Formats: sequence, C-alpha cells, structure tokens
Amino acid sequence: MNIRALIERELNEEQREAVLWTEGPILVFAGAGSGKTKTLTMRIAYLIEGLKINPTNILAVTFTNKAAYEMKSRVEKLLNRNIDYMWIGTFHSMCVRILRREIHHLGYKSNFSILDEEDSVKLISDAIKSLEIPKDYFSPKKIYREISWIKSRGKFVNDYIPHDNYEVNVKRIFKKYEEIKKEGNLLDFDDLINFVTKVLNKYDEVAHFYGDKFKFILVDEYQDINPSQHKLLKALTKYHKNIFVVGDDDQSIYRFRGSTYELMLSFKRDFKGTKVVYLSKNYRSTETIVNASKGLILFNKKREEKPLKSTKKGGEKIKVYAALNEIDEAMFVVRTIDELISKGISLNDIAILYRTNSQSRAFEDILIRSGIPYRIVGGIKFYQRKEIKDIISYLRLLLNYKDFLSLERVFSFPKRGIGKKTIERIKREITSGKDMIQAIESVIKETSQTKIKENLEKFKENFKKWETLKDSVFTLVETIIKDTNFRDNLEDERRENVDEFLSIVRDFIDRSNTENLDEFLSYISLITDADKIESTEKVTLMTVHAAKGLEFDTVFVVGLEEGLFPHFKSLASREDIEEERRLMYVAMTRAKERLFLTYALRRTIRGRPEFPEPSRFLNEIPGEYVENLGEYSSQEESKSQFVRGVSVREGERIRHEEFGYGIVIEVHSEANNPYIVVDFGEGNIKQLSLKYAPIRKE
DNA sequence: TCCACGGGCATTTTT
DNA sequence: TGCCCGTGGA
Repeated sequence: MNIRALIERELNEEQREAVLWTEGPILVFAGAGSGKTKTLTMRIAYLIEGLKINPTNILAVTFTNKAAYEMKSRVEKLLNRNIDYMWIGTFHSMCVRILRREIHHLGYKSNFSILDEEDSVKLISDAIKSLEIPKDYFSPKKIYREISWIKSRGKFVNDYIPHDNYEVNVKRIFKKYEEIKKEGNLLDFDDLINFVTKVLNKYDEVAHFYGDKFKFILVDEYQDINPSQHKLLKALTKYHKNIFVVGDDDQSIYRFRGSTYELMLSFKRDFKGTKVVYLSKNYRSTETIVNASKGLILFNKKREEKPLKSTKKGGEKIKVYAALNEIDEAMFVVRTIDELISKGISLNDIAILYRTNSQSRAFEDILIRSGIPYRIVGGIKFYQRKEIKDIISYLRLLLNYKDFLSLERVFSFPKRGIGKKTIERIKREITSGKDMIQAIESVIKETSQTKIKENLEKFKENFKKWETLKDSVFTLVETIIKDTNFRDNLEDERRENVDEFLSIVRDFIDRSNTENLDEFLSYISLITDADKIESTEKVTLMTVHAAKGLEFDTVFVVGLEEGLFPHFKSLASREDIEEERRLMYVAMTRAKERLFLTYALRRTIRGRPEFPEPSRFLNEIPGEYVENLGEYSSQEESKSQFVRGVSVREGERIRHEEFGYGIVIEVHSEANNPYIVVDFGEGNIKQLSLKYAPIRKE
C-alpha cells in the first residue's frame, strides 16, 4: 500500500500533522495511550518511502533497546523491507558506534570496554583505597551517584567545583577514577555520551560528517532526556535543525537519574521556530481512567497543559480497597484475580504495580498459595548475575587486556589458586606495556611457587587458544566454559543461567549475522533483559517504573500509603512529590479497562509495624470516578487465637475496658506472648497482649 | 586463599 | 527483617 494512503487511513489529524511536518524542529506532546509509537514509525516510513530519504540519513534514538527493536520491526513491517542501514538505537549504542570510529581523537583506543554500574562502583572503591581516604565516610556507591550526576549534566572532572571539604575529596576520588578508567581503556555509561559530544564540539570535520550523515533525527521519550544527552543532540544538530522529539512531560519519572523534563518544556525556546503538536486522543483507557488520572496530574504545578480525551466512553469505576495489612491486601488482589479469571480474563492482561521491590514478597506468598502463576519483572537482572559477569569478563579481557576489572574476575573465578598478589603482578606487567601472554610469562619466571607456575602456564595456553577464536563467538564461549570447567561446582540455577547465556550468543549471531567478538561485546554491554519475551499465562508483578510504556486490561496499584507511595524520601520537596505524582499517573494510565487501588492500614516495614495514612493521591482523584470497597473482607483466611476460653478471629469485634469497641486486625499466635492488633477507630490502633489485656468478645 | 560471621543499611534504576 | 560487604581466623 502506498504510504500516503496509509497515513490518510491509519492516522488521526494530529498524528498526521506530526508525521508530515518535515522541515525544521518539531515537538510532539504525546499523552498516555495516544499512539506515539505509531506516529513515530509512520514518520520514519514516510521519510523513506514518501520523501525518498536514504535510511542511512536517518537517526532514531530511544532510551531502551526494547523500544529500538520495536520501532525497527514496526517500520520494516510498514515498508515491507528491512532497514538495517538505518540507525535506530539507544543513545548509548549510537555513541558506542560513533566512538569506535572517533575515540582516537581523545587518546583512547577503539577497543575500549564499557563498564556497568557495578564495575564503576568497584573502580571508585579502588580509587578511594588508593587515596587512603576513610571509606566509611565516602561510600563508593554514593560517590558513584554523585559523579554520575555531574556527568549527566554533561560535565567533566575539571568542571566540578568543590564547595566544602567533603566535595574536595569527592573531586579527588573523581579524578582518580577517571585516571584508572583511562589507564584501563574503560568507559562508563556517562562517558559514552559525553565523549561523543566532546569529539563533535572539538573537531568540526567530525561534526560536519555526522551532521551531514544524520539529515533527520528523531528522539523518543524526550521527557527522559538529561542535560548531557541534550548537549549531544545540540552538537549533532549544529548544521541542520531537522529534529523531531516526542514524549509526555507528565510521564517523566527518572529525575533521580538525571532526567529533566524541563528540557522538553523549554524545547521551543531551545530550537527556534519549533512546530508543536499535541496528540490528544487516548485510545488505550476508558473515559473513567483517563479523567481520573487527569484529575490527579492537575495537582502538579510545573507541567505543560495539554488536551487529552478518551475514545472509549464510560467505563467501570476505579475501585479502592483499604486492607488491614499487606497480607490482607495481597489476599484481596488474589481474590479479585480469581473473579476475573472466572470471567474469562487472561492472566497476561493483569498487572500488580508497586512502588518498591520489597512489596512483591507478600504478593508472591499469596499467589503461590493460590496456585496462580506469576512473573516478576525486574529484580536481579540476568546480566548482573555473578556467573554471567564472570563469563563476560573472559570476553572483555580477550579484547582489551588492560581491562583490569575483568582480569580480576577472570583469575578469581573459577578458582585457580591464584590470589591477589599474583593478579597485582600481572596487572603491573600489563601496565608497563606488555600484552597478556608476555605478562603471564614474566610472572611465571619471577615466581618461585610451582603451583602458581603450573596454573599460570595452563591459563596462558588456554588464552592463546581463545585468541584464535575471536571470529566465532559461540565456539569461543563454549570453549572457555569447557577449558575452565566453568560449570563445575555451580548450583543448578546458575548452571541454567550459563546455558541461557549460550542461547543468547546463538540469538545474537542469528539476528546480527556476525560472529564477531567485538560486536557481540558492544551489544552485550548495553542490554538489559527488559526484552525477554514470555508468552505463558502469568500475572505480571513489577514496580511502576518498570511498567512505563506497557498496558494491561486490569491493573492493581498497591501500597498507596503516605511514606510508601509517595515514598518517604520524596516527602520533603515539591519537586519530588510531583515526580511521585507523575509516577502515580504512569501507574494509573497503564490500565485499559479496570483499575484497582489498594492501601493497608497497617504495614510491617523492616520488621516494624507501621500505621500509615492513606496516600494523598487517593484524595486527589476526583471522587466521581471512584468506588470505595471499604475495609477488610478475608474472614475465611483469618487466623484465630484462644483467649481465656474464647477464640478471637481477625475481623471480629471485641471490647476493651479502657479503649471500648474495636476490630481485630491481626492475630499473632506466638507461643510465649500471643497478641492481637486492634483498630479502635479514628486512627487508634493498638497492639494488645492476649495474656493480660482486659478484653472480651462482643 | 577461602569461608563464616556480624555490623550496617535499606526507592525507583532505560544504559 | 533480610541482604551485602568487610574482616578475621583456619
């Protein structure tokens, strides 16, 4: 089908406008569920098919690999041809591609390795040690965050001006960290962005080259951009202003990682003559859900006012449930899921969203007990697992033997009887300019211990063999695993992960048509397992952050309590509260048909009982869209306890001599000191010992 | 070199 | 309450 006809048929007027405006900067506010990806992909298809732009002249940038894959495959479907030569990727992957060509300008070698967060923290910890600063005062993780924050502003060490003694030390650590990285030919995530900007700004011929190459630039999720990425875009658009950005400022939820949605709001001032388009039709959620979430987000002061209307009239009211505690909350959710199943709703269409990962536990317990299959998104990531990082270290080391982090990992696992001291020696040899084989040989010569000699000799032979396999990754990985007896003494789960890694290598080869180690490593360093596909029938559990961009027929947003959602760390400033509110907005707008909100009157946090207030967000949703389900409804599951001849159950009414009538929230049958928790109304909740409390049943 | 124990710490986390 | 990291002994 002709692309113009397709645009005519498939898009609404606003979307069409966003697609067809191809001269100069354009800013698109795409409200939740308004067909953002459709617009974006159609625009790319139009550039290629309608305007006959060569795909190599288009750059489309996303924040996640998943979004990039999806965009690419949807464009290919529209065009009915493959567009491998077009650059569709994340900010980071695009930067890696550029840097492999250009980083020599900055005195690095093109075979640099990429550090993940854990690696960076480790290096900072090394830096602190070498500076002999007390590390209890300077936590490596905290320092990493500070350094990363500075870099996310597009700044380098020398731009950082310390204001007090603490910051003076931060700067010293920062500087050392940069030195160590340079020495090991290592780059962290932030470097990838900043280095490209630096090259572009410093070498005009490079800026010319890429400015000329990328004649059209498209950026997805623009509300999540940080200043360093913004600087990069500025550098890329030095010679033309064909930049299309799309996003929703109300869905900006990564402020803590340096994102500033203000850059979206200021885009018009930033790029002169910007065309602004609002996608205002929500095709996803019912009118009730759209209006309710709109009502909530209006409490934010700093935002772009924009129209948003549901295309689905009416809809079920949003149900609010007040649970007694996290267990009752989970039981309510599971009971409701059971009802939905009997109505024929698929488990895949149901999601449970929470603010913090620790909340998943109660839901898991109850789901397991009820035999409802579930999947948890997030948690410990595949590529963060020790065994996986260990394998990857071998690969990294093969490509960049100055990668000291990998060197340490490689010699520490599997255990070879080679310790810290020996590793230090090898490091020193490499620093003085030797390659891996030479370095090992001279350590063998130096050492007097035969055991170490033997082990090093063996490793050297293996390493030599591996080096010949750089152009067939799969065989290489298999061989490494075999040669090092990698699988031995690994628990089943870890062993399965190793197998999973092998199939990832296979997938990569099939997908990219290359068996090259360099390419595989670039790829592997920048992916997370967000794009793992699972098709079996399961309820999805995840944080609200992880749910961004997804949609479900039925959504439960749980733990709506002051201190949890909004989180207590965000209560102090208006900006932080507004971010929490956007988070709530994202959570609500994931639902297509049904939305349930729950909170608990009592919650155990780190082993301590707390009695939180219901979240302010509940009050901010216009009442007309809400139906209150009231409190407590899980009698059949409740525990009971004998009190002086009488049994007390959760949910029962009792009378206390001093406090009057109350409802039993919890029953604890601890052998020595059985106690109950009773709600006497008006926020008066008491914990009472069954041995002594003057209570009777009514 | 390796393992076991205990103190400290505890949102969210696209790459 | 539970996990992670660092330390100290075998």
